[in-house]
Amino acid sequence: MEAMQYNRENLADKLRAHGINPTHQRIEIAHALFSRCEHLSADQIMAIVNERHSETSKATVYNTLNLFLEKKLIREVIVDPNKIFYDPNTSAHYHMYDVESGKLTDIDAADIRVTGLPPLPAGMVTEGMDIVIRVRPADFLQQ
Amino acid sequence: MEAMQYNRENLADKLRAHGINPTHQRIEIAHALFSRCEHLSADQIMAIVNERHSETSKATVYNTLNLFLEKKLIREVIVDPNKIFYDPNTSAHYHMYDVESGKLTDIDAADIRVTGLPPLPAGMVTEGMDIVIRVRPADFLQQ
DNA sequence: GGTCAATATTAGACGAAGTCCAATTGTTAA
DNA sequence: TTAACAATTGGACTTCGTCTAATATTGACC
Repeated sequence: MEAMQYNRENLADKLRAHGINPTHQRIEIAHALFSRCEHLSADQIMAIVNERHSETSKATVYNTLNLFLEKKLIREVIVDPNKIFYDPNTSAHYHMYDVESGKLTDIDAADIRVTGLPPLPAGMVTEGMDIVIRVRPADFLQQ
Repeated sequence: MEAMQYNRENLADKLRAHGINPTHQRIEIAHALFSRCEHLSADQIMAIVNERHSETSKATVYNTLNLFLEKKLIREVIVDPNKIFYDPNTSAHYHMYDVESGKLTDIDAADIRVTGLPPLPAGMVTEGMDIVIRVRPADFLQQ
């Protein structure tokens, strides 16, 4: 994602542009995601937002993230059985997942071509294609 | 996967071939997965195994599935935030996921080419690449 | 067979992630 | 100010999965 500077004002505009009423908590949650351009889980986001002093509840964090998803402001990334990651980057891209550390990094989709995919079943439409490359440190003997 | 017939005897052999001591419960769990060639979740497997009369506990189902995973008898498929699917097909293949119904189907990897992938970071090795095509019924107006 | 050690299984307590609900608070507009 | 709606909240609850400590089963050796 481009090195865009996000502050509370342009985030409020961004929320409005997606049909989301920019409340204090929503702006803080958006700020947590967009200011650092990382993949965060719900509890990480809550920890960031409440770091200085309590600003939001667990229910609001989940409500808000689901609202953001629905309005396509963010995406969810499902690679870890334990938690969902929320991804502020909605441009076409895939992921590399370090199964050891849990670290998730983006792979730009621009250069990637996938050929030989079967046709979609009749009456179905694509929601999207996810590619995840699972990697681990090469240390030690492979088991 | 080939139309292979699995019975309790050759499943016991298959377990042994993967270094797994074939106990009664393990054979039943393997049978649930391999006889129908589907993607099942832990609770579905438990329901199948205990259908006629109680044969195994929740703890054993989870222990056994994790053992099977570790011994690479099966794979896990992470597409649904709520549950893990276990996949008896360990040959190279990808998945199509109907987000509406939760149905998961295999896509043979033989025909598929992916080009333009970035090099792996130094000191990392690939565990594998997952591709998931998310689809939904085309009904109604898209929202 | 019997005995011992190692391996499996189990019930149920526990934990983490996420949802739900009913009560409260905040906002808007007349 | 008040009515109506929207947003937030604490806390109970659900679901999926793990852990633990006790019991049962197995296998190897005599």
